[in-house]
Amino acid sequence: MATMTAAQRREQARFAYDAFLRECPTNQLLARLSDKWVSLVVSALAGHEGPMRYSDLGRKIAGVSQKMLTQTLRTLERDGIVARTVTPSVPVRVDYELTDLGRSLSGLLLAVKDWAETHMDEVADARETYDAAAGAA
Amino acid sequence: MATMTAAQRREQARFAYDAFLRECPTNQLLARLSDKWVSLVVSALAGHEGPMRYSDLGRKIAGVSQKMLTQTLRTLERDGIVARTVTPSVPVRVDYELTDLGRSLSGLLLAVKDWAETHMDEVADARETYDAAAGAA
DNA sequence: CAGAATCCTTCACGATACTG
DNA sequence: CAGTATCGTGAAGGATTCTG
Repeated sequence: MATMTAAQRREQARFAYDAFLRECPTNQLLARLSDKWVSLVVSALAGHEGPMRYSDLGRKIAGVSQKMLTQTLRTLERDGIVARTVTPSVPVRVDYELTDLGRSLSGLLLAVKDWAETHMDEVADARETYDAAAGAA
Repeated sequence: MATMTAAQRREQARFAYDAFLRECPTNQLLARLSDKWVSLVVSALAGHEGPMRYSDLGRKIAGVSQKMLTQTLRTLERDGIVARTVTPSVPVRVDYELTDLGRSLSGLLLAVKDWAETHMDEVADARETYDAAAGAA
């Protein structure tokens, strides 16, 4: 529309930009990876030789509900990070393993997990200091 | 109690174990780090020379509400990951920067963010393939 | 400028029950 | 065994208003 004012055009551009940021695929993907269960599932698969069965994952992660486990596995499968293999025996057997793409990611997530374990004490100390200072006020 | 059945004992053990896992400090810390806003705030601070003001962060992250920004900064400060400096001028000026502990973490989170940007296309392809297969059923 | 406080909605998640 | 379907709730998070 040639009848659009400069202000209108600017407004539209700003709106489109905001929408773009909110729906920015990269941000969405980052949000996906920034998920407690994603970290744990990928870590579990990475720290295990060969594929793992659904129930193995449930046991290893312990604390996950089957709903969240299934949901997480589905999105990871859809994103090409884990591979799902069904063996139509009786009873059914389903195995999960990391894809190449998943393995390229697992190292990074494991590093974060290791950091959490390594620096737990320092964080705990920082919290004590912080809380003490707040309480003294 | 010797009168406890095997099922009861198993139930009790499971309950205690779950409680332990839920309150496991390391898992809690991992859950903290596995937060969308934490990734973005730490990345923003890491990708910038020197400290950043509150409003700078709000602008750079774009999409964060001030509530979440404040909340995230507070917990990161409490955990000793960012340092908060107040300059009592008029108007007030508040600067945030990573601590040494924060810098030891930022590299890992940036790596995850970079991974998301680098492999966005592959993930998008995987999704298309997955959805196409599902639709064909 | 840098928050604190409040309200209100949405939805993520857990518990439960059922199926091939 | 490996899920799917449904329901209820608690909490996360956005919008808004007020303050030092």
